[in-house]
Amino acid sequence: MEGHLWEIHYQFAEGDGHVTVATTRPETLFGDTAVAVHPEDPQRKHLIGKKVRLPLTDRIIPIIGDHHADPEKGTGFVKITPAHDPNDFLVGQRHDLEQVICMTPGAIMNGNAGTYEGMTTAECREKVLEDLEAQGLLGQVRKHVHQVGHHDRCGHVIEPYLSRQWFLKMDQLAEPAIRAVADGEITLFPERWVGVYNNWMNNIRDWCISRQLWWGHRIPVWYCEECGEEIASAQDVSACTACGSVKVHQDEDVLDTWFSSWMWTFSPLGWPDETADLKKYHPTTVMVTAADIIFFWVARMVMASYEFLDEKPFGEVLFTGIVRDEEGRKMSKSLGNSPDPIDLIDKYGADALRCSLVMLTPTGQDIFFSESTLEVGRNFCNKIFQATRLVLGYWEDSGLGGADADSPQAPRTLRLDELPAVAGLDNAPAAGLTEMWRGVFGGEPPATLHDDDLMLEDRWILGRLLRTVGTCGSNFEKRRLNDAAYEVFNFFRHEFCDWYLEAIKPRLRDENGSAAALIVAVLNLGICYKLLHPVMPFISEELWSWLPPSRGYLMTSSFPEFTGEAPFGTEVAGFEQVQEIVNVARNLRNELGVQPGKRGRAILRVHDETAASGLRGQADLVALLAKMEEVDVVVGGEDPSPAGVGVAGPVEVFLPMKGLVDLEKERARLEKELAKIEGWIRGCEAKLNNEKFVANAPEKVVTQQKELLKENRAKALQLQELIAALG
RNA sequence: GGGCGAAUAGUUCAGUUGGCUAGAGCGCCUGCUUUACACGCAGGAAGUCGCAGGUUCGAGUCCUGCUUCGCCCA
Repeated sequence: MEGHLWEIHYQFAEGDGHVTVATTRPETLFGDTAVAVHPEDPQRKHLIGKKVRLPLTDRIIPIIGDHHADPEKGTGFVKITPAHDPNDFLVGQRHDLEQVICMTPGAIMNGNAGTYEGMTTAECREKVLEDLEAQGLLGQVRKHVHQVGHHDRCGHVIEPYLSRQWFLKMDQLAEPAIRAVADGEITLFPERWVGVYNNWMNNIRDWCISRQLWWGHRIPVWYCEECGEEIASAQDVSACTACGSVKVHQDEDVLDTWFSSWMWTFSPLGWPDETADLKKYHPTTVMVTAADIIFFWVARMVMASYEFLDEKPFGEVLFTGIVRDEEGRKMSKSLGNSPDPIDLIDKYGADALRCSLVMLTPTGQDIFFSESTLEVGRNFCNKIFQATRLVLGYWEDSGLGGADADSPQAPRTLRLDELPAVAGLDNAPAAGLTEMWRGVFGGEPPATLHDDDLMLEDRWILGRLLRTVGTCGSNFEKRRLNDAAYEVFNFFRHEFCDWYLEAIKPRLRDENGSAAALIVAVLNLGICYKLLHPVMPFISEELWSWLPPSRGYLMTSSFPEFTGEAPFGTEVAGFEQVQEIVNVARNLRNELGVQPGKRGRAILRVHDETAASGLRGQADLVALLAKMEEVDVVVGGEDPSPAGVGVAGPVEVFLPMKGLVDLEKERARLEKELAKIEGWIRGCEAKLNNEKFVANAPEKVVTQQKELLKENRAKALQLQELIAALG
């Protein structure tokens, strides 16, 4: 706020001269009980111990030395008003100063202001300045921006005012709370808050519980107007316990709101009665909150619970980030910068709001919120819906039917790694898949499956699915909720939709041959809904009910768990090679400017018959995903020319292009790639030639480097040959 | 004044035990109405990891100092 800084001269009590103080509130001088200078201020410290005359009064006050006075600020002298300034109050305590209150609770000057009694602070200020001026005691006046408190809404200045306050003694309360966290009874996530918590607990101050508000529980203290007795009582007091007088009145203040909130974990459960709810639900497992109330609430709940129930209130505290506005400000009613969640839900959807926020909030870190970030979640929700629609459309065509009401319910736990047939997926895929189906849906798959029915892509997606169940779960364990959500997000979008669903489309269109693909797809959907349920409860529940084999509610069904090695390592590697080839082919098409409508032909060249026969089995898949008319696999031989060419591991990919290939452009492209590979080779060689690296680095890292070097050398050789072949 | 956090692509942020030439979303550029999805798909460009030292075979990551910003406590 803008105000003025007035200089006022305080004359020495004895002899000539004066000191000059600067103040923003001259009317408070009637409460002054000292003038302070910094104890090491070379120019002024010799004055400590002298006395000055308080202007407009007949009072004499001392000059004291205190660090609160800043030699650089104002005049170097500061008036001390213990009853009307919090800092001055502390100075007063240090120097045992008198506390003179010079106004009423209604901010009207009182008897201590002498002839100014009865004026408002504003009237008083005007008159005081006038009178000081007349007496020649007023110095310079400057404009000044200050931080005097004022009311948010009406702008009224809030004057500090010394009054009786009640405090709660805290040191014994802190002891069990400190011990609980030190012993691991209660854990805090992220862990760094432990330091903050301990720092506060170890330096705990008594808790001021008096609040000057209009409503709330009144402080349970009565004062006797006859003898001055203070009576604390849970029951209303009508007569003084000391002198029997009926002239008693209750403290006007109310209890701090947190004084009831600290009992939150048990008071709603019926405490102090020993209710069944209290027995069942206390202590609870996780307290989720933001760290800005770690002291106000979390620490005090721990104290209250140990004090009143002699047990912890919860086993774990999970601190979330705080959602701030785009400029990083906390959302607040007075700023009006918080969006209405209902509006956001209308616009984007409840699940979109929830899962966007979970995905975008790094563990325990604040986020700057802008509405557009919700698009991530909205788009993902749509993606899930669309994928489901696709699969269920074909399911209907296939006539596989729905759940059989008489078949067994799915078990309430789904520890996938403990199912023996899942562990044996590599050797008996159909049996393992059937067992997974029972675990997820109960009942039997709607078609009898044989191992041969499961194609490369089926085994790949099941391997990736189980890996995702594992990484999602371990991130939940580590309370990395955003990573847990992202695991499923990435799997669903970039593996299940982008690759698996594309790969099985031809099978889905074949009504008689679609069963295995549909069963794998629906199993994937079911497990993904379960994994996503914590972050998108509504859509997952709804779509779950759409799955023909599902029964009951998702929210009461099992949450899948999987630890350990994901199955189908060989098939996963096999499919990844397909992906690499497809990527190279797509890349070539794009860079060579092949018209999208033109399907064309690709030639995959390998160096031995074993590799070729494996690859021939995947030629159709490559053709499908790379949008090629036909894909041929050859062993060795001349380079097809003219052709665009790329390298995918041990496989060379040629796209013959009658007259369409610009040889120079093609050469430039290959050379650019070769340069990149050679960079990698140099990096590996530098490391491996470094004796200290080989000696000190872990075995695993060294081997990794060797393999990388080998791979890249082979790739470089291929590229060099291809460049040479261009002529 | 004390404590904590942040600084990485245009932007918002990941990067967990120090180990590939640092990744993602949004934005940007190119191409595509491909029988689930343009709220989509395929491809691409884009970074002196705040600055300066140190430890190490190796540092975005560990240590020290500095700068800037934010939060909490007083």
